[in-house]
Amino acid sequence: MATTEVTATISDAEWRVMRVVWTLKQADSRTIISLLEKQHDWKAPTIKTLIGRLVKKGALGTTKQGRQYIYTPQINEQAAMDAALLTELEQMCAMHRGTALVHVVDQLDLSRGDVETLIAHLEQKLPTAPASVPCDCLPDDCEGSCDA
Amino acid sequence: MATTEVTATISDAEWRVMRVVWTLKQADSRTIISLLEKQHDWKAPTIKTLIGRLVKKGALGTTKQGRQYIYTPQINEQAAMDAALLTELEQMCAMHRGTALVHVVDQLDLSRGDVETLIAHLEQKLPTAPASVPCDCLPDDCEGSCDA
DNA sequence: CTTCTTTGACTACAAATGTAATCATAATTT
DNA sequence: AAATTATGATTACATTTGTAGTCAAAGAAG
Repeated sequence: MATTEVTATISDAEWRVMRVVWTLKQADSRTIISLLEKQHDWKAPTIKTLIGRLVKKGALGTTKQGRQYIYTPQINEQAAMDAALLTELEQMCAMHRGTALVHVVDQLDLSRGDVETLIAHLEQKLPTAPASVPCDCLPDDCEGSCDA
Repeated sequence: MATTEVTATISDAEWRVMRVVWTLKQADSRTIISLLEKQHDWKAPTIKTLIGRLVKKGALGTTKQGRQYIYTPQINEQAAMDAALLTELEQMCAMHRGTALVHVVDQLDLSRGDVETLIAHLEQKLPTAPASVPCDCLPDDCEGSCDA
């Protein structure tokens, strides 16, 4: 078994919950609820529901401490992010992914270190990068493909 | 009014439909259905439903041609991709977005041109890139933040 | 003209999701 | 001990999504 099974499907709202638990490393419901009530217009029961679903999905683990639970992430944040992003991109036309990345890189705040790492990785890819990546939106090669 | 309103929320299954219409520029239901039946285990009625939902959402436009419809994309593919990707990333911890992009860049097939463009844009960002991007998972500055 | 087929319209239905109320029990406070 | 509060468990409910069946009208085929 991998230590970090990134199998669970985490919805948008659930993702908000995971973010605070990931950041805190572990937390009881009181903490999670009070933090999230500040960020959203969510009622406590809503957050409880989300926590419950995450536990059922295996994204959060519980340790009973007296009458309460301490929740801990069962999946790695970075791994979950990587997987979600890759899944999202793979669902889009391969031919346009590069441009999408360019737009995203333009709009996001990235640290100097991240920018440098990205450049390094890209430069390493350059030599073997194909001249073009074809559209993969149609079955096999149904003549028609995305325009260039 | 912007020509390309990327407001509609397109689900995963619907995205598959959009991809073929985007690629073909326009298509009648027969064409869409036969192409998608090859790529998925979808029955014709399923695809009809998806097309109908996309029309209702405003993602596809219709032109009546005799008894049939010709469907055309009402939103731009690249713009939709950019927006979806940005939305996905913005829902994640700002501190880890850079790393996620690195992983994605490593795993994706990118054309030489895309790689070059990415490098160019990144190099342009380098001078003004901040030393670090802080975690934004907790309200304001609730002392705790993601580890470095 | 009658029958088969194509195509769009309408209906169906379970699972996931967003959002929350209620309830019971354990803990705290008076 | 009684009243209050906190916490997890259970239930609720509309919407979205995935997946598909049914039906009627319009054409095509015989």
